[in-house]
Amino acid sequence: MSVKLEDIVSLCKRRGFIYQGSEIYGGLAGTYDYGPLGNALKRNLRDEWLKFFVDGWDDMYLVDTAVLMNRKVWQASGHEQTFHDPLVECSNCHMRFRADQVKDKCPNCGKENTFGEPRQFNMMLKTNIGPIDDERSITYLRPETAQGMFVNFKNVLYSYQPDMPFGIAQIGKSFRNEISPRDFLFRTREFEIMEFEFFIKSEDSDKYFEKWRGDMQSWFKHLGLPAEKIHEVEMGEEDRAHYSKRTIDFEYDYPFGRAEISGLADRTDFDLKNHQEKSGVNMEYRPKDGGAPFIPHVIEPTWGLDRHVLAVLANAYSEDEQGGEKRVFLKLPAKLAPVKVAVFPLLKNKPELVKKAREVYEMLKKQVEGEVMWDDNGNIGKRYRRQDEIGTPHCITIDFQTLDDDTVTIRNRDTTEQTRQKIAEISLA
RNA sequence: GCGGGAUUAGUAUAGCGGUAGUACGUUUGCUUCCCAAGCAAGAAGCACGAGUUCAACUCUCGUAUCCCGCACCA
Repeated sequence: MSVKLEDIVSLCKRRGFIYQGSEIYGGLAGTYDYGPLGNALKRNLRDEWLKFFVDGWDDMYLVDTAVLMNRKVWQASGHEQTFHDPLVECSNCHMRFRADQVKDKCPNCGKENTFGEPRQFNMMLKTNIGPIDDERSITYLRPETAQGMFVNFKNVLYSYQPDMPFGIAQIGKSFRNEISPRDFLFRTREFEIMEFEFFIKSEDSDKYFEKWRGDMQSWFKHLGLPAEKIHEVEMGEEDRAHYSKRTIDFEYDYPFGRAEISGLADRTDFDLKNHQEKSGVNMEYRPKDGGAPFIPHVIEPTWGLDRHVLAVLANAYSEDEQGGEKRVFLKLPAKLAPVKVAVFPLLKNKPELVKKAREVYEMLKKQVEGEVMWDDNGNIGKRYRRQDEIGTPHCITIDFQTLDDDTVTIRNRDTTEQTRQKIAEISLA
């Protein structure tokens, strides 16, 4: 029995992971807000990604560029043009076609004169810079973070004189005016992307495409996502983005079906070449060995952060039976768990237990990297269940024996088994 | 954006043209209480806006959001 999306949505709301955006006003389609636990999970994912793909490399430069960019960026990148095609919709079969490619007869259903007025279906969220709301002030919330890295290519070259190959990495928000947001965090209008542009010589493109493809597989393994739920899909020419020569989608088996979580694209020199042409700025890389300058070729691996949150949650969601009762727990890898360990006094109305538990709690807060949670509410079983539901790997309980011999029980989330350990020697392995 | 369905407390659900129920959760208290125990007390809800009606959570229309299909996903 696989997990249902609605179970995850319900748990996320109940426990403070993720809420519908603008909820008290009836929501706003395609937006979600991360509560404290969801944000902690997301932050842990970001941190892991940075460790995995950025911090470990000498030649990877992390930037954080503006969401708002000069409109010319989107003209040069081809985004504006690709999306300014007016479309018409057949009132009979509801198929849409580019207005300049059809006449009066619908190519799908064959009916005539079923087209209404051509309409813009712009996937970019348009906005105006400055108080004057006219054509000249138009720009867009970025539909991808990549352009921020391309337009700073020269800056990074000047500042760091990097050796080829090297990468420019970024984590940030992107915006797309999706026609139909769907499937919880999967298709939203505002989302976070982790990605890097890897600059190489064009003859090395196959080599690095394969290199990052392998590392992407390792990354999913690192997160505990099962290999059998990850699928590489080679995109056909008609499915590829306008800038891509080759694209592999990494798809994940979500509760609602198989869908993209990550992608790997060979963007060639498309972007840098266009920016050189449109901006007039030289985008060439000068080899240090005196070789001929050239515009680098780009391999771009990209990861949808919110889609990772969803995949990790779906993968972690588990149910079992404890004493005849259903138990819901998140089997999150410890490195992703929002709360690393929780501390309980067995009874909250015994001051000596509470005092001792407070000491352990304070001690662990200093020792443990990540959040330590205190809970003295209700009875001990309820507290275990609460922590299970948010995926806390370990719970430590201070009982009467603790007062005698300074030992505590450490309870494992997945097995519910307990071991007794000396306070001074607590190990959360 | 199209077609269909749905929306009642934090969650899951019942219900009726005439004062809104249940379960779990939650809050407070009691309890030497290790896997959602027990007892007592409490807070909390008909998505929003119009219309019909003496009276609307209930009927009608619109809007929003979610779910399912289609399309879209550069």
